[in-house]
Amino acid sequence: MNKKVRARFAPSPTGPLHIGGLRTALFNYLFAKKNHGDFILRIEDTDQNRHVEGAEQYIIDALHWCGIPFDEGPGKNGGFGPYRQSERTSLYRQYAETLIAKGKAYYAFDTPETLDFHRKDHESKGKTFIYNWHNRLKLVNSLSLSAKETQAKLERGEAYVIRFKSPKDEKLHLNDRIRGDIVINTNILDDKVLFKSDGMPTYHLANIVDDHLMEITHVIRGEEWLPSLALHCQLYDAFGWQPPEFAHLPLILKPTGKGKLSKRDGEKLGFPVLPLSWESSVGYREAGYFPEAVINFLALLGWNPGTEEEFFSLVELAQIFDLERVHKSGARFDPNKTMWYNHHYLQEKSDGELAELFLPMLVSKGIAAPVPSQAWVVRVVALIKERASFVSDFWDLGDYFFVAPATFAEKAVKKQWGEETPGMLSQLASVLEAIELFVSISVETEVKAWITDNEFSFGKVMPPLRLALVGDLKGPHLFDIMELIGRTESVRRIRQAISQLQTS
RNA sequence: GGCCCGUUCGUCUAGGGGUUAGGACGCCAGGUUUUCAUCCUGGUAACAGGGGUUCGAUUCCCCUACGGGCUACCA
Repeated sequence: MNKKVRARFAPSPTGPLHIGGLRTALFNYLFAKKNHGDFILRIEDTDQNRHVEGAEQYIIDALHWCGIPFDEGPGKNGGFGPYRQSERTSLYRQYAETLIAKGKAYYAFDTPETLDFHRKDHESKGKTFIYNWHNRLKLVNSLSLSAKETQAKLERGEAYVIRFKSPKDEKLHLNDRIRGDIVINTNILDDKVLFKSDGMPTYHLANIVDDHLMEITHVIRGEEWLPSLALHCQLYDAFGWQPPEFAHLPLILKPTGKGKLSKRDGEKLGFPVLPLSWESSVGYREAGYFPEAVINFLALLGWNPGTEEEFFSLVELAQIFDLERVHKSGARFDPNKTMWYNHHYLQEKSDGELAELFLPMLVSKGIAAPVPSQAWVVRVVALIKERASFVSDFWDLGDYFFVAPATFAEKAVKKQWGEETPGMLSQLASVLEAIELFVSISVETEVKAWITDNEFSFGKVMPPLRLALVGDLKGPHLFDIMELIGRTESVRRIRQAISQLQTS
């Protein structure tokens, strides 16, 4: 009796997937896995005009990057393929005709121009043009025409669409797993086009037919589809098929301002909205986000487990995901929190892994192949990673490990570089040269002893020293830095700073 | 405009007829670090408004306001 759960993500390849779509995919995946079911990817490319080259591959790459594998989809047949609607076109016409035979649909011959005229005309009068029971007999279709006339038009090859015959005076009770019961009066519904004059089905027909044929048990999609639910349910009914369960996800809204998140927001506000880069838009991957962070953030946007836990891996999510805990209202997207998640996941990476990611950046900065060695870079990473949210922060956080400071932070110099500084530092340089083992702890011991012995104050020595070595009052434990850059370089930088910052 | 869906700190959210309305991000302060950041501690801050129902409503119902979606031979 219990059918295997089959959930699907059915994007249209009209461009890159953005994080709203990605979350829909994620929720479908999580729901399927939670229920030991299958996750299917179906490409809904029935609109040839809007087809964008590379979009399908983008969707697949994005899912792959996020670690959301599909059990069935293009290139992975599970017995329900093909998974591209453009490869299933021969299927749909017969279903549309079945509906006509059942009296649930009809041929319509109105030209787009006529319909457009009606719409504009109504609009100018402050009304809305709806093609349905109240006016369908005044329009050109197989309901207003005689059977003979209809037949003649079809035989003449006149362009036609097939429309669903929406009933009059019915109250539809729809059910949504997230929203509960929704009651709709069919009188305001229009006779949606199911089959287009170009020989392709519309989304509505193809979607229902494919979901049925692919034995989809749960349709989890964005809230923008809620208004179509009435049509879809009627379609299942008209075919005599058992409908799947529906769940409409709340939308992801712009961080500020009105409306749902769009691709443009990212460029305007300076954060990614795409998983991967697409043309001029930077993706999360390229911006240095880890997929774990993106998944974690997305999962908690519109859903939560009801605990105070915030960190979840994909595997954990797939164990606890629950449709009943999905929110009803839209959620504003917060780039800040994504960054915080990335900081967290970055800390969880090993120093070696991070160093590996940092290497290309060093090369681009003109730092010749691992100086002095990759192991050394790993040690640098260990010192700076805790203050980074992205691998790309590493350079700004630790450039002084690789190149001596060329300039010194002006404000800091003003405050910390006194008249007595050059003398002290030059003495310190000699102390450093005399230290036997130049490692952090012994340098620290020696330097501190020297300060105490000479009755200098730490506040007069340490800040200028940091300034000399780093170029600014920032960075990790100073003696750790000295150990890493080494005795020679430390001394060199001190002398360089003295000559450069000569107080006149 | 019409139809549908929604409304707890600035944001993501927990909660739910009687709670000091909890957590997280952000922000602010203190501590640690003789630096900066991290980190730790603390603080700031919310039940949209009005009517009911009720001994009691943020929680249930209605209305209003506001927000969102849809209103194509696009998905």
